[in-house]
Amino acid sequence: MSKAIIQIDANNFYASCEQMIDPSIKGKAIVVLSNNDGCIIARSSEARKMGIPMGQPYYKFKNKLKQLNIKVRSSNYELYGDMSNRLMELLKKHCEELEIYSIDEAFATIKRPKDKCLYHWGKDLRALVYQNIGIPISIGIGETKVLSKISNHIAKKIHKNSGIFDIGIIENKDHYLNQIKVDQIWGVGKRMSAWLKDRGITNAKELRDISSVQIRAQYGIVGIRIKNELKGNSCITIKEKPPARKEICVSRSFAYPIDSLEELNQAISQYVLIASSKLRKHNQLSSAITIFTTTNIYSKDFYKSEATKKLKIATSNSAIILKQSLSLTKKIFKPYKNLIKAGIILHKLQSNNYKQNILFNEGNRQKELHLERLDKIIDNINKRNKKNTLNWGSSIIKKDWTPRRDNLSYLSTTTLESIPTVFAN
DNA sequence: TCTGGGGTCCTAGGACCC
DNA sequence: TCTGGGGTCCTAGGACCC
Repeated sequence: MSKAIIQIDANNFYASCEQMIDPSIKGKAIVVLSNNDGCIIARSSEARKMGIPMGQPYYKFKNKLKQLNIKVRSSNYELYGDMSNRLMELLKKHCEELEIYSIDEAFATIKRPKDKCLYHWGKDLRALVYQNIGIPISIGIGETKVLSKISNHIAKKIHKNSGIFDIGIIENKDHYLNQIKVDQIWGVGKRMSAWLKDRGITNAKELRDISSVQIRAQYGIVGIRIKNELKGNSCITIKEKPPARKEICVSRSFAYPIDSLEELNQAISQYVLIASSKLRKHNQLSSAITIFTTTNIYSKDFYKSEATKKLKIATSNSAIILKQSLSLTKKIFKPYKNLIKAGIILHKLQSNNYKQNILFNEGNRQKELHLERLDKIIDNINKRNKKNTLNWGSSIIKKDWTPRRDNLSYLSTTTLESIPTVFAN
């Protein structure tokens, strides 16, 4: 019996979450903004129908949104993260394998029944998710990941929100693949689609039938994989267990440009603490730190700078990472530059289970144990209470460069106070 | 004035070794 | 004048994803 690959995603996930938690905007046109209220990153279907585009800077559409009475929300990742966990837990119960691919997307597998029809299974799953989580999902089914993505696209765009499509039971797929433009295929980006178009290849059927020699010469194994997946030969496997992180990056844009080392130090300190606590949460250690900062990428005298430090001994300790990071910050800082963004990347991550306990004399070992205990205490307090209850001195924020979140709803599924009140008449 | 943030994979080329 | 060849490891950067 053959195995079908399923791709499930939540429709307009961030917008749907906001509508779920605030009944007053249910069924209304809303948009959600990126960090720092920079770009429009999600729209409810109502807002999309009104012609609001995706990924555009907010300031360009501020007036239009007001005129059309479209509600605006700053992003609330705590809410989306919690909703995502609930969704994935539910999906796990109803699929065989499940790969959590992103905050709002999963791949899964399921055996095809004797009559080959998965429509009723999918329909029931959609209803169950809507009933339990309160957000709509779409389901695409096919023989491979790329085909299941295409199925999902057909469910949404070609079959006008039917919610489910199964390309796996269609023998001759040409009719559908002909309608999929190359830049809509998973794995084909700007560069590759331009290259393909130059060679007269404009849709998924033509890419499936491209000469292997030609695609391999230009795109190697990556190109061949996409071609094979379109043919129905699975090359990209389902990964149930998330592979260990290879790097952790924490970066933010500032509300206003900064130009002093003091402010940059504050920002970096804050990001260091977030990054190192993530590291500890995943039980990992890092042995290389990169600190970077940039001015506005759209300005004439764009300036960016970064510096990396390799550590002799991998660590997850906030104090050690902070000390190294601040000395790197000093290196990359240049006066009279209007910095609008900075960040830290921790790389060369390794599991804490194989920590190297050498090179310490007894005094250092004692000191290290103290630092580890301190991290644990801070992590626990911040976990139990609100984030940033406890922090380090250098990260205390005096000035107002912290990212804008002017339109935050302050509603959440994780604090009791913000559970919506429902009045029954 | 105002343009997000966090990832992975692959490849080419340099450094180094025998 | 003539200056090997093959292997591994690492890194930076490109391309792509949500």
